[in-house]
Amino acid sequence: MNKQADIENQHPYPVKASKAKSFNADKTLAANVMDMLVTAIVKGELAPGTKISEPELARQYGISRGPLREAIRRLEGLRLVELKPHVGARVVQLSAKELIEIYRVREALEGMAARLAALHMSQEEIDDLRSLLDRHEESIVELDGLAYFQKEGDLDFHYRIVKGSQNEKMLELLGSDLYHLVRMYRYQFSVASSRPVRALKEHRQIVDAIEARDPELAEILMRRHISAARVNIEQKLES
Amino acid sequence: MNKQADIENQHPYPVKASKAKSFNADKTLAANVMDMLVTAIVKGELAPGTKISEPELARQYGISRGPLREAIRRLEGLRLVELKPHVGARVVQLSAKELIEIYRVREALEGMAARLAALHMSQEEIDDLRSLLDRHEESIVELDGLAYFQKEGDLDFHYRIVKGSQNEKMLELLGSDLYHLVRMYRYQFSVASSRPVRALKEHRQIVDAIEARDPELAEILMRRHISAARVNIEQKLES
DNA sequence: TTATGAAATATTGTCGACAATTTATTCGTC
DNA sequence: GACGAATAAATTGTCGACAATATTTCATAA
Repeated sequence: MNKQADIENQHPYPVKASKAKSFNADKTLAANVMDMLVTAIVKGELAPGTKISEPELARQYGISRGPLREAIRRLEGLRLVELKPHVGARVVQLSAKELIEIYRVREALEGMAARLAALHMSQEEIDDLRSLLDRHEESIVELDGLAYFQKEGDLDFHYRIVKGSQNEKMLELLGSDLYHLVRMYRYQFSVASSRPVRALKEHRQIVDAIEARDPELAEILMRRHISAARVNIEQKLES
Repeated sequence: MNKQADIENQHPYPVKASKAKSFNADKTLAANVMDMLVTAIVKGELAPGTKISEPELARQYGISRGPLREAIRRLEGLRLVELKPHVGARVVQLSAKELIEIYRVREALEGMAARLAALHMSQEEIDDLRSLLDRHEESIVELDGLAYFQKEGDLDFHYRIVKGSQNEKMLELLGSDLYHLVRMYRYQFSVASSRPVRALKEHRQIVDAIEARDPELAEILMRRHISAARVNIEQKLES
């Protein structure tokens, strides 16, 4: 259950109230610094490609290089930095190609997640999901279709499906490896889904399929949904 | 391209000539120790659930705790150890449930990989793949169907498909996160596929689909293949 | 001016020591 | 003898210093 808690803390949103620049006394120094670095990188405060200087960061955070180095090693595991021996760490730079690749992976994984969610999600979770989508709809109406909320709200929806699959491994892979990168990309390019109304409709269809306990359909719809998002991005990147 | 090399080194087999207990002078100490720990864990020399004692291991490898701790942090990223603050690291213990979960993930990811491989794999890679399967067949005949080779040979086949997808992210996820665990499980339970002849036939069908440039079929066949392996394991675990 | 190479500088890698926390042991009490 | 609290031991977390490697600077020569 400690594991459960860890995963919970790792997950990419709603990071309510935990974004303070201050240290959490419970956690270890390395863990604190790691959290700060994650948000700094995702939000672009540490720009992609930036060299991560150990002496500088250590001074900045007021800690020694030991814990900092451990934090950096963990960031490497999250694919947020790339490490070269005797040279140092750099913040990853998402190429268009890699971004597309991530969407292929998401299509496969989240398709399966939707399938499993149709089998395992509780009715309560489904109801919660519906009310989440209702809130999304309100946001869209308010903002007249611009749907800025999607930036994090969209991932919220997807995260719940993955959780509903009750497959911890999938949660680990998507939650800790991929979603950070997706969020990073979104901040970087300020992409708030350009098709919010359409996306919302697709979200509802997926929930319908899950509630109908139709795994086949749930998977197909989720794959089409993510595939459409990929195509959308591909088009944007070309122009 | 350094990245490419790293991935190459990380990949789970054929680890020819690199299993020596001796240090590689080029790499950093932490990297060397990390490699040794990976094989030690995968092969069961460090049994699942074992407490990883920093002082003991440091003495054993003749290094200080600094690099060792960094290596452990990276092992955490590979999900080979679990870390509790102020308590320490333990080698992960694969439950039956988690193993099944991994196969669900593989079904999704490798299905997609096969699809992409049908689009992107070169004819040369396909030919190599066929000769690999020929060698597998020989092994089966020699060993009269017992097919001990499958232990690592099977993963070799799957790895090549993933590589043929030309999707780096997929390679990262499968190669560094999942295959280590699969290998670990196989050593642990000494499972050499109990259906080698059948598996080989399925492998050939998949290659056929890839060569025919039929992504749909390639994906379906790969999914059925992995799904069958999962069911096979589920049955074994029940008894 | 540009190229080359050596010296100087800065950064990463490693180590041993100390502090903080957890785990094991001992002791006293019921 | 069993249980719980206090103490002792061991382990993890953090730090600062030094060694090894990479990068920059600068002088020299073409």
